[in-house]
Amino acid sequence: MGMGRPREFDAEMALDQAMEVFWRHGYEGATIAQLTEAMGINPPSLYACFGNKEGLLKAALDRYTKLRNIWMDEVVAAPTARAVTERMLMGIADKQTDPANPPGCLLVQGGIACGTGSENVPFELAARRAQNEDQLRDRFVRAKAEGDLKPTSDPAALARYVSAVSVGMGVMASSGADREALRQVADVAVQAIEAQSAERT
Amino acid sequence: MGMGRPREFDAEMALDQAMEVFWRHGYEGATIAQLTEAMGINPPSLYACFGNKEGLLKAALDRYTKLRNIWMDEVVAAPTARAVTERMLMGIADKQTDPANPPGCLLVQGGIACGTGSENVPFELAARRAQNEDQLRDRFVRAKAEGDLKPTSDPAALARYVSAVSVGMGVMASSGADREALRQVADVAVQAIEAQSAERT
DNA sequence: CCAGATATGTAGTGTTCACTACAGATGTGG
DNA sequence: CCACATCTGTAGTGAACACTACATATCTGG
Repeated sequence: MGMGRPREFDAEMALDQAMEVFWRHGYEGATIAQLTEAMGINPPSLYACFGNKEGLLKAALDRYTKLRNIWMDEVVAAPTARAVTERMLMGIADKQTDPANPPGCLLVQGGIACGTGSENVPFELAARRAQNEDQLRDRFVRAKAEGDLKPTSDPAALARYVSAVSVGMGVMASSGADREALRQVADVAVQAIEAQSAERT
Repeated sequence: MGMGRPREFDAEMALDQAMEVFWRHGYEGATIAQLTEAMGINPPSLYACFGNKEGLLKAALDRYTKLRNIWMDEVVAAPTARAVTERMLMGIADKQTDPANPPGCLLVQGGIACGTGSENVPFELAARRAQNEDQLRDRFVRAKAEGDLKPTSDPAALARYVSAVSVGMGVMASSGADREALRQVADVAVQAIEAQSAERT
């Protein structure tokens, strides 16, 4: 028995294009027609490869978070909680205003509120944002153990805080804030972590 | 000439219901059928009164911001930049987890990214968020003039920061964060403003 | 009580949506 | 070169969408 006709498009390149459409228009705002045109394929190819629209979104999210996780590993490699926060938020200011991508963050732009039948989408995005928050929390737990953060500080709360600032910056970027404006936000935000850092001796 | 048959429903009560639908499902996720059912009216009444779906959203946003501005006036009446920030963020933690409303903030849940034909909606929301930010900035300008904030601090950047944290908290609330979690975020966030406050003498 | 004006309820309108049937194309294993 | 499996393009499918035509109902001014 044969193995069938081979796929004529590259799934990852197609996903990159789909990602951009979801990023710019959100899950509900993106239409199959827009997606297939951006991906350079026809609807049957899309459905054969990704199942349905939500399957395509999940595949795009997987690709997005995969790239993002590589970057997050570099972020948490910074030596202190303060340096981690600064590297993360400054990086986000740059990434979210990178003209190579739509402004903001796919994990927010993708869909914060959805209509009946797509209730699952906001959960899917939230779950992936939570992954970053968990990674950050683990890093802050370590910082506390190392005496980098004060003994009274709450790593989970700090991680939630940094995550909230990231999301807020993303929304601002999507509504036109420029890089400098986001860097200023990051700069202020870092000071809260600074306040939770132990005094240098 | 007569004045015509009077409207049989209360426009403000209907708007409150529409507001909740937009809040929960977003602009694109909300259907006319859901809206009319929640408002207790039929489509022709909706269109006669509000023009179209976007007109209804704008009316709902007007009502939302009107109520919110009353509260913001109380917020900026706090005596210091730190107190203003604390009052605002703690209030937001409470409001965004108030079971009387959908979680989060209408100005975010309403629609951060939209499809072709609704590109105007995200701008509309952003403009209204910017109003709050401006009010906060003006308050911080005053705080700086009063010597409450350091002479080196940037009121616009601080206002943008507090606004970003608010938005981030809203997204978290909409994805299930509880009141205590948001209060912890607010508590950390306030420390950045604290760091920009002049020393007490 | 009549004429003009506006609101309401029923029952649609055309359009767009996510998704797919089907036929032809292109590969592999025997 | 043939049986089989998978992909691709064309051309749709039914459903859901925002929105509305129209007849009827209810008001005011004269």
